[in-house]
Amino acid sequence: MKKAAARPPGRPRGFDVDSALDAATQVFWARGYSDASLDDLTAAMAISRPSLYGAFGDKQALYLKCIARYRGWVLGAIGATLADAADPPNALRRMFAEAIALYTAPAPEPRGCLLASASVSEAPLSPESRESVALALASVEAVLADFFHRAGLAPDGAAERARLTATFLYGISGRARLGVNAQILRDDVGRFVALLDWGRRGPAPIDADRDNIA
Amino acid sequence: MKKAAARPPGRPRGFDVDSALDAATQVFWARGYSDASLDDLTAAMAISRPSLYGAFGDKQALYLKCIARYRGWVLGAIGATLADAADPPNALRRMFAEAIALYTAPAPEPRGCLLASASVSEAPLSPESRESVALALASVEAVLADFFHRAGLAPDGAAERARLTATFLYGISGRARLGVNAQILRDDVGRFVALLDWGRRGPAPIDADRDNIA
DNA sequence: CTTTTTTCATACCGATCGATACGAAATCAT
DNA sequence: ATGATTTCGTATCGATCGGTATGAAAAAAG
Repeated sequence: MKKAAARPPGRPRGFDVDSALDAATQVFWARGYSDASLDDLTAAMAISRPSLYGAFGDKQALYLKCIARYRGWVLGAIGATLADAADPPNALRRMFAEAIALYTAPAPEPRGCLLASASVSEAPLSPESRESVALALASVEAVLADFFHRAGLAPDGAAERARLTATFLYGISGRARLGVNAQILRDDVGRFVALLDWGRRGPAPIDADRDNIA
Repeated sequence: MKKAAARPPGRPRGFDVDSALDAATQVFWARGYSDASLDDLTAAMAISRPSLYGAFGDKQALYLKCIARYRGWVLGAIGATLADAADPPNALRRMFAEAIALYTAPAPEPRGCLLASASVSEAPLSPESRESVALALASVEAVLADFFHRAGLAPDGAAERARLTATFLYGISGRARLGVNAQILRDDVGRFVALLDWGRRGPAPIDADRDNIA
């Protein structure tokens, strides 16, 4: 039906847009925004500078496209793994295991999470970048909250566990980028999942002296 | 005894080294390594380029000095707060509260943890940078393990809680840099501390289906 | 064919990067 | 005083940065 829309006039593009975006994502992921030069990007994407600008706009626009693409990919992967509601704790562990495998894959350096890196290197960028990353984080939390809710927790308790889990995942990502062994990360995940109390339908109990914080 | 060693020959330095390092740390903290230009640094440090190079070496050496200085400062602060063993959960919460206050202080943007930022922006740097940051993370975990051990946990359990807590702190830092409200972060800390079981002297219990991960 | 439209390759732009050469200024030693 | 030594201000270096002008190449339309 809506196939390739025949072919538009003019010289056809000599590269695949999605593949080029994937290659650019790898560069940004490994080197961060500022350290990814246009030479690095065009070399990895195997296109010329004018092609890059014609297809994606400037460097920041390309970066935002990579972020959005990565966000969608991650959300899909997390959602798919957490869809199995038969054994919630095990589903959560599998989600973490997949994330750890992604974060520690040698490429050639451990990378952590692209969104975590983006949250640091967006310093010189526009507020759009921060909003894009914050949106991704909020989306992950939403997927997790839905998961915990389906696992039997009340909305409040589910939202709390979602934030805790997202925070922990963020920490796992950072330690992965620092080179922490994947097995250690998996062990930590096991302890974390074990510590979450899945039975309660409300918020977890709070110590009496909690108000001493402030 | 070992006072200021009289005064060395030559023109005396016109600025305070520690103050300059503090100013440089602020710049690196806010902008990351690559985005902190020498103009930014010299402007914040109120010194000229040759003075910077004469006193600290090149940009990377200055960065490593800032990292080491920050690491020592953080370790001291964490150690001091966790020294109070009267009420371990409360001491841990105070430590987190201080960290959150540091991470979310407007300056003018929320900054998170310098070490977390460093773990991302050390891409173009030498392995020295990664080792310095990894050392800092290990030191934090060591301080936390000692704290949990003093709180009554067995060495294994203490080390596990230390890794979990360090990971969670890392995650808090990242969310802080993304602009998450400090009160939400404090609430999450409250839940996290409540979830840790302080009574047990051994490792936390693990679900039976743990081996399904691999 | 010619015309039109889009992509692509080369070469280049001004700006900014990290780093330094040079000499004046400031202090100690004599 | 003079010389030695170190710091500091200015001015600048070559390299690299992100971004672009120009024209050839490749397709559809006439």
